[in-house]
Amino acid sequence: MEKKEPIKITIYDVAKAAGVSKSTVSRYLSGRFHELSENTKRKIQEVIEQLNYKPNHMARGLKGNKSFLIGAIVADITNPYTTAILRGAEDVCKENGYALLICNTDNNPQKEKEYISMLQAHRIDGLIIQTTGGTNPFLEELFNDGNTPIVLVDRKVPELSFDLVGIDNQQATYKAVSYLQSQHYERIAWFTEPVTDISVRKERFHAFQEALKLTDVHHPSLEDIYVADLKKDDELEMCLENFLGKTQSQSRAIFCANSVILLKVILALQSKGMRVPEDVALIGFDNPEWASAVYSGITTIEQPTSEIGKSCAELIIKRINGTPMLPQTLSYHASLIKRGSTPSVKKHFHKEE
Amino acid sequence: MEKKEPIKITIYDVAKAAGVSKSTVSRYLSGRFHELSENTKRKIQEVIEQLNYKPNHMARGLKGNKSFLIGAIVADITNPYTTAILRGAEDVCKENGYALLICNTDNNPQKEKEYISMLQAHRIDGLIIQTTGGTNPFLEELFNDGNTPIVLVDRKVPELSFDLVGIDNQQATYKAVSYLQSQHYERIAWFTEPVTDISVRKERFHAFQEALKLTDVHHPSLEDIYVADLKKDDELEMCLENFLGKTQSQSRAIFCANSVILLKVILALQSKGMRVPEDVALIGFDNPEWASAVYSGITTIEQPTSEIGKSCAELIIKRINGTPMLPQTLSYHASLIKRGSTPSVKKHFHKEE
DNA sequence: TTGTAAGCGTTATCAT
DNA sequence: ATGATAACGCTTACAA
Repeated sequence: MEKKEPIKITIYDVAKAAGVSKSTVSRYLSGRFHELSENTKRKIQEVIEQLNYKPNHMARGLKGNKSFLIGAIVADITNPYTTAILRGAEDVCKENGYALLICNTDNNPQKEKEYISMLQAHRIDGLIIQTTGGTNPFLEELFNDGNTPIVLVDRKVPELSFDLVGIDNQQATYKAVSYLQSQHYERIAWFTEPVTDISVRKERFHAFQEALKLTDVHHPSLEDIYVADLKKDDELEMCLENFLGKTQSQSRAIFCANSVILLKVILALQSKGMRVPEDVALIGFDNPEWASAVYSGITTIEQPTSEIGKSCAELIIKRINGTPMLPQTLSYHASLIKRGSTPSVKKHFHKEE
Repeated sequence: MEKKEPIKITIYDVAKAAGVSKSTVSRYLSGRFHELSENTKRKIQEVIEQLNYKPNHMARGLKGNKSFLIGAIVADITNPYTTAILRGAEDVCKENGYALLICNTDNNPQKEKEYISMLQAHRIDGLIIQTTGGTNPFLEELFNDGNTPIVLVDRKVPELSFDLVGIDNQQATYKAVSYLQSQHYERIAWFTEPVTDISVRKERFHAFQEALKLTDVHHPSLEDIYVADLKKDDELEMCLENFLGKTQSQSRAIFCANSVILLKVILALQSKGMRVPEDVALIGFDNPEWASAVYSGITTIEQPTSEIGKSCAELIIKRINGTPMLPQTLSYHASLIKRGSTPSVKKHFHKEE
């Protein structure tokens, strides 16, 4: 079995068939129709159609120093929050003739670094990245030497003055805490994955503590902080036991720092036979599609994911086009979606009586 | 503000700095170390490191007729089933030096066609596609003229002899139906999105009917077929009312053809105040992460998504490398994950007494 | 072991 | 309005 050679139609073939020169065809391809006679224009059009010619992006890119490729490096392509953003970005990219190279880092800086390098080799025209925070020098180099525009999504890198698109995590966290307090929850546990260098986790964590202090500088829940590495089997369970053991059931809530840990908490609660909201209330960041289907709905903080994705792509494309703009941060407001998992404690008592 | 020109380090810069010729550097880059003296090898290595040189994939590709790009066209990047597959594929691609161009069609053949064209322009080395079934001529052309290997995921195209990776939908459907029957469900409704040309939907739908006929050629549930376009607001609700209206609650189940419609059904049931499994049992295709969190768990048919994704990438890469293989279909077996949404009807009665 | 030169498919600069 | 030609960064005969 021999390896068949692909049929390669080049601009030269088109030129030949249309009885013109490469340059003329190139003019057509670049849409400079005013430099063409109506006749040749039509002829070229026909030939392209008939030969099914597709311009070669690699050749074009080599010459013009442009790949029509935009990189998207994300932590977890499996996370619905991430895909919602990608979906928004993808739409905008497509409209503008760019294709999206999607890279999954698993929150591993090493992988992130490798991908940055790979994307550099592909000469991407721009990069959208949800960074681990552990590859700053490489991003800087890509940005400075390669002059490749970079937009950070979701996660900041304070040291770098790149564009950023995300939400106001402090505002969102405050809103949720103050809502819980208005529902009369006295103990609010903070459940998070290891904070590390990930800015979102830091911001939310910090905001949570600040929000509590606003009420009481010695708020008991300042002790109700639980960090669980979800890769380790029983860490989360231990945290849960700890919190549930030391609080009483009437006015306690668990606040999950993202939807991944939220789901794990739900599963762990179920395996313990704990009811929501009867035994413990629940609130979480992100608003996965299933949040309304579990229990009588789970109260969540919703981010405008599609808008975030679109804005990333729009920003990157503007930068690619050389639009002069100062580095900017685009911070959307998140909204609180109130559902059954966080009833008013008083009402709740009432209902049970 | 001027547009700064990127610093572009080429193979020539490396050659100059190392005091050798481009060809020598190229030899180094291609890993043909036996053609190099230890000394120049070391020197080149140093210079590359120091200049932070990254080979240009576009130039390489233009010359070698290879882009190191693999296209992935999927129906909905927002569907957890899809992302799980992509995740698997992505890993394998990365290991082999390929980057993944991800394209979302929204099940729209027009978009699919546009993406095929775009990927063609990028001269992708291979394509993984979950097709709408509405772009066959374009796929054929890509395959034949462009000699680009194509692997179909999930959805078949009977007319085309491409590789396919997916599951045995008939076997999976049979398994589920026979399980429901062993649990003594008498009426089983089939809920699906519009079937159109999408092979998976056709196969499952067909298999469902066949499975019923195996028990009784006039099985009453042959009438319990509901097709709902989820984009239209109340279609699903109507279907549900229809089915719930004409059956009694003790031994009826709803079988959802995928996880998207499954979630919609759950939400609709909740808005009607219907309990699962008390008022109606529930089973669905795919096994989204939340399936175990809703109700006392939802019985689902799980596909080995990660394996499917990996296999796609492995197949494509083998083909790219010219490994001679006949067109092949890789059919995985799906497994039934039994959960609380489909209790045995008899046991269930017992429990309620 | 290394260098020279042609060519991959485009676009852009000159001519004409 | 159109054509010839160089150049983009790399690989690969072919020479040396």
